[in-house]
Amino acid sequence: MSMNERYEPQSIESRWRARWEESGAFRAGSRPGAEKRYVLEMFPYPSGAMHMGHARVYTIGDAIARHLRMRGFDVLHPIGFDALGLPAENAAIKDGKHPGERTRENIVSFRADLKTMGFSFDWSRELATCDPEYYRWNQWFFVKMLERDLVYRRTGKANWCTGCLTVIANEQVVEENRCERCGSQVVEKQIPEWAFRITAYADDLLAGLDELRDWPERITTMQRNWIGRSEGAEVDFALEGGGAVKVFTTRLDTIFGCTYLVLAPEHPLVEQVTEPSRRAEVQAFVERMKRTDALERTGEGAPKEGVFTGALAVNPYGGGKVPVWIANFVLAEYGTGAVMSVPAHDQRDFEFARKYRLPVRVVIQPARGERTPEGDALAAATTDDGVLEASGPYSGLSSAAARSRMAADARAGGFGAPTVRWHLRDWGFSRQRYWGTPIPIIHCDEHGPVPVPEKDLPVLLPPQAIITGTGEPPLAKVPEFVNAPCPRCGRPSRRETETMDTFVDSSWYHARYLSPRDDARPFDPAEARRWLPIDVYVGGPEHAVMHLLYFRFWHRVMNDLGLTQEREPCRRLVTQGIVNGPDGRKMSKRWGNVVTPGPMVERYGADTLRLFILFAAPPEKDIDWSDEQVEGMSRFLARVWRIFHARQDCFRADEAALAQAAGPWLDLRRRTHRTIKKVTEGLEGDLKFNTGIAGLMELVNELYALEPRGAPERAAVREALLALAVLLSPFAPHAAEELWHEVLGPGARERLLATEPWPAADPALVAADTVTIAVQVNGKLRGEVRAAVAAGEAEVRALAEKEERVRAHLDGKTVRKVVFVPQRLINFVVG
RNA sequence: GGGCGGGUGGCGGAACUGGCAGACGCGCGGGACUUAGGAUCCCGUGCCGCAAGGCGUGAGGGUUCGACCCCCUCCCCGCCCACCA
Repeated sequence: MSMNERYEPQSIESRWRARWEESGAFRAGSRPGAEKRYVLEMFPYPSGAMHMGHARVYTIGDAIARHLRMRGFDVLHPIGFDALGLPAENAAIKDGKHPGERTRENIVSFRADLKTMGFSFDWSRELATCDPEYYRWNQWFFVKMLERDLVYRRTGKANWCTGCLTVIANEQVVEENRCERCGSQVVEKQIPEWAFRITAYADDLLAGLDELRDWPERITTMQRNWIGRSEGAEVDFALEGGGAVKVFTTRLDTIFGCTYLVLAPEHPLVEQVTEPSRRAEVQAFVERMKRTDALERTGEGAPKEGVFTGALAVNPYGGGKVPVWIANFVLAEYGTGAVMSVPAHDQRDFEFARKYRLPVRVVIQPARGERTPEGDALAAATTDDGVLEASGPYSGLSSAAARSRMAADARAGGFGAPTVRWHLRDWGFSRQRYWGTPIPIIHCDEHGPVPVPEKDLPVLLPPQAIITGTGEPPLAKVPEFVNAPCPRCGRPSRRETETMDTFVDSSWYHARYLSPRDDARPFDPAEARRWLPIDVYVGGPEHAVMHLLYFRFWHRVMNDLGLTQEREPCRRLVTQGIVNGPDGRKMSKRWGNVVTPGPMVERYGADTLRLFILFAAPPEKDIDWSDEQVEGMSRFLARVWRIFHARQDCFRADEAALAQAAGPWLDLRRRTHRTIKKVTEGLEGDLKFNTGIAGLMELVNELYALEPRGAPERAAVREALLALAVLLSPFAPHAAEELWHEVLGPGARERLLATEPWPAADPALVAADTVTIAVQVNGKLRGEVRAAVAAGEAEVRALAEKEERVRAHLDGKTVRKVVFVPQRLINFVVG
C-alpha cells in the first residue's frame, strides 16, 4: 500500500462526495426496521452564494445526522430552498431580471456550494417553495383554513413597510418601528388584508411551550412573552351622560385608588364624551396624535401627554366620580383602548398624575414592613401586591383574594367580568408583492370573495408580471391573471392580486419533505406517522418569534386537519450563534470583514472549515472568524494524515494481539476508549463538538509520542487509528472516509464509513486502574500520589504522609480532620 | 423598566453532581532537522518570585475541610421584549 504522503483535501473530498452520492447512503427510509430520526436545519433563502452562517448551521446539523446514522437510526436529513420572497423581487426592480430566473440561477449555485461542504443530505427530497408543486399546497391550506374560519379578511391599521412597499406582520416589525427585513420605517396604513386567526390557538401555543423541554429556555420565554397572556378583568365605568367606558385591568384590587380614566385618542367614545367647552382642545390633541407616528408617540422616553375631556365616569365599586382624559400613551389596539389610572400603584399613571396634578390615593399596603407614605412623600408608585385598605368591603383582603372576589362581584353585578388578554395578534399575511404565492380568491360582485375550488389549484403566478415597486400589487396589472369567472356564478370577476407572506412557505416545509413529489395532497400522512415530529431542528435564534411561532401554529392546524399525529412539530431545537468577522463585528460589506465559505473550501477543504466551525465554540455561542484557528485546524488534519502514513505498518496488525498490550500501550488503549466515550457524549445531550474534537487531538498527540515495535503494540495503534477515523467522520467526513479505507484496505472497498456502526467504548478500558489523588493541607494543594482506584482512606493517607512537601506542612501540627474523596483527593485539616 | 444569557491566561475556550482551575487549539518563547524554514517534530508558556513560596475564575461578603460552581450585595457586557393597562 502506498498512502499519499501529503494531505490534499481537494482530490479526496470530491472523490468521496461522488461515492456517497452514487451509493444512496443518505437516502431516508432505507432502514425500515430501524427507529427513525428526523434532523432538520432551517432551509436557506438562496441568495447568490452561501455565507458562513449557512456553513455553520448545516455543519452542526450534519454532525448530528451523521452520528445518528452511524448509531443505526433511519435518518431523514433533507434540504430545500425557501425560494419566494422579496430580495429577488427587489433586485428585479433594479435590473429587470425576472425573479424566477434569478432564483433558479441562485439555487443552482447555492446547491453547488452546499454540495462542496459534503453534507449528508437526502437530495432526492429537495424542494423549492417557488415551484407550483409546492405553493399549490399553500393555497390548499388557505382554502382549508378559510373553511374553518382560520382565515379572514379584515380592514384596519396594517403595518406598511416604506422600503418593501408592502404590508408586513406584527412580528416583522422590530424596534423603533423598523422592518425586520430591510430596516426601513414602518408606518400604519388603513388597508384591507387577509389574516390567519393564530389567536384562536393562543392558549394552545402557550400551553405547548411547557412540553418543549428540549428547546432553549430563552426561546420558549420569548414565545411566552410574545403570546403575552395576561389575566385580569374588564369593568364598566358608567358615564354621566349615559353609556359606559369599558376598561381592562390586571390590578382590579387597586380600583379604589383609581382617580381618573384615560382613553386612547382613537377611542370611539372620545367624540361623544367630550364637553363642548373642551372640544377644540381635545380635537387638536387627537389631530396631533394622528399625525405623530406611533414610534414618536409611544416609543421609549416619549413624554406623557394628555387632555381632559370634561367628562366624568362613575367607579362601579365605590360610586366615586373620576375625570375622563385622553393621552398619547394609551394604545387603542390593546385591551379595550381605555385604562383606569391608579397613580399610587402604577408608575406610568403616577407620572401622568404628577404632571397634571391629579389626585393620588394609596389603597394597597405591604403585608409586612413600613406603610406606604402618602401625598408628596410618595416618590414613586408601589406596584407590589399587598393588603387592601380604604377599599370598602374589600379592605383587609390580600391583593390576590381581592382580585378574584371583585371580578366575581363585577360579573354578578353585571358591570364586568374576569378576562384574559393576549399580546399575540392575528397574522396578517397579505403582501402587495409579486414573488409570492397568489392568494386563491376570486372577488365576485355578487358573492364577494370566493375561494378557488380545489380542482382549479394551483393558481399560477403569471410569468409576465411587470414589477415596478410602486406599492400596487404587480399582479393587478396583468389582465390575463386578474380576469376570471366567479367559481360560484361564472360571472366575470377579479382575482385577488395580493400574495402570501413567505413565512407561510416555511410553516410547513418540514412536512412536505416527507413526500415532496406527492401531487394529490400536501404530504402523505403515513409518512408523517413514520417521521414526525422533527427530532432535532437547527437554526438561528432570530426566528424565536415569527417562523417558530407560525411553524408551531401551522403544525397544530395540520393536526386538526387530521394530517399529523402530534401537536408540536419539533422535539428539540438547537439555536446556533452567528459567525462574526475576524474583528468580532458582524460580517458586513460596510466593515469589509466578510469571509465566505467558497474560497475557504477551495483553499483548505471542507473538512477544515467544518472542524473550525465546530471547534471554535459550542453551537449556541457566537464565534469570530479566525484565520489562525483555521490554519490550526488544517494543521491538525495534516497531522492526523501524517500519523496514519507513518503507521502504515500497523494497518495489518492482528487484533488478537490487543490483549497483550501493556504499559504505555495499555494506556493508549485506555485513551482510545475514553476518547470514544468523550466524542460520543459530545454528540449527544449538550452538544459539545469542541471538546470531542479536543479529545481527538489528545489521542493524536499520544500516538505521536509512541513508537510501536511488537504485534501487541501495532494492534493497539491500529485500534487507535481506526477509532480516530470513525470518530472524526461526523466532523471531517471526507478525510475520515479516506483514512478509514486506507487502514482497512481493499477488503472494505464496498463499505462506507458513513454507514458503518458507531463504536462502543469498552467500559473496562474506560475505567482507569490507578488514579492520581490530590493531596491538600487545609485545602491547599501540597502534592499528589498515585493509588489504585479502589484504594481506601488509610492506604491513601499513608502514601500522602510519605510525600515530602506534605510532611513539611503537617510537621508540628495536629491533624484535626481528614477529608477523603475516593479517586480524587485527600485533605488534611490541621490546626 | 422587565426577561434570559454571560464575565475564567495575550486570544478562542475546558473543568462530571462542591473536589488538582486553565483540557484542546491559537499566539508567543526555546530546541532539533535543514542550503533555507513562515514546513515538520520536540520542549516550555496564568501572574509575581532566583527559589521556597505567594496570588489568581468581574468586585465585595457568606456557607464549607474545600467554591468558577451554592447564598447575599454590587458592577459590567450581550440578546430579546417594552408607556401591554
